[in-house]
Amino acid sequence: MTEREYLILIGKNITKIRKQRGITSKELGYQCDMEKSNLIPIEKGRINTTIGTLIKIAKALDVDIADFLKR
Amino acid sequence: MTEREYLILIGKNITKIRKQRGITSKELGYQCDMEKSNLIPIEKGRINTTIGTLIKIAKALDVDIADFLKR
DNA sequence: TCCAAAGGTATGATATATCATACCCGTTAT
DNA sequence: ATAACGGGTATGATATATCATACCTTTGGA
Repeated sequence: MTEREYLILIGKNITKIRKQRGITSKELGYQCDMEKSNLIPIEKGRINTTIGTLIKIAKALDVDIADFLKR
Repeated sequence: MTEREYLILIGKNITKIRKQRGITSKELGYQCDMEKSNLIPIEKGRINTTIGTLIKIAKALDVDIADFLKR
């Protein structure tokens, strides 16, 4: 599994969980204190984001980071 | 669990697995194609590193990224 | 018809991760 | 005694993640 594939997997999992929560990217960005201009590319797997950012997203979605790695 | 605590946990897990493999930080850095001036602070939890870097380390240690998150 | 909401992209500025290198300190072997 | 090794830090340069903002497109409702 390449780095790009990993990032895409993580992004898809974030999107999936966010939609399960019924919230928009804007709202998630607000809850994570981050811009959608950063959040959306993360969900698309275009940005090699940091652990700290994943932690913020995981907290906002009330899941564990490990959930973002599941296939 | 705070971000700092997460980073420290990840760093400790990396160090632990690296020592189980019996390799030095310099060797791991070489296998990951990264400098020890970056690797050691990551093992210490001082740097908010990226997913891409964790992937490189995980590959070099032949483990899954999720193993770095275990307590 | 139109307007607001949602997803998405573009761009310049700022913050920070990483590189490259040099150096310090303990320990261990010679 | 000292040289080599392992861990660790310091620093300036470079790459890139994130911010802040503006803009586009599509879709759904008034």
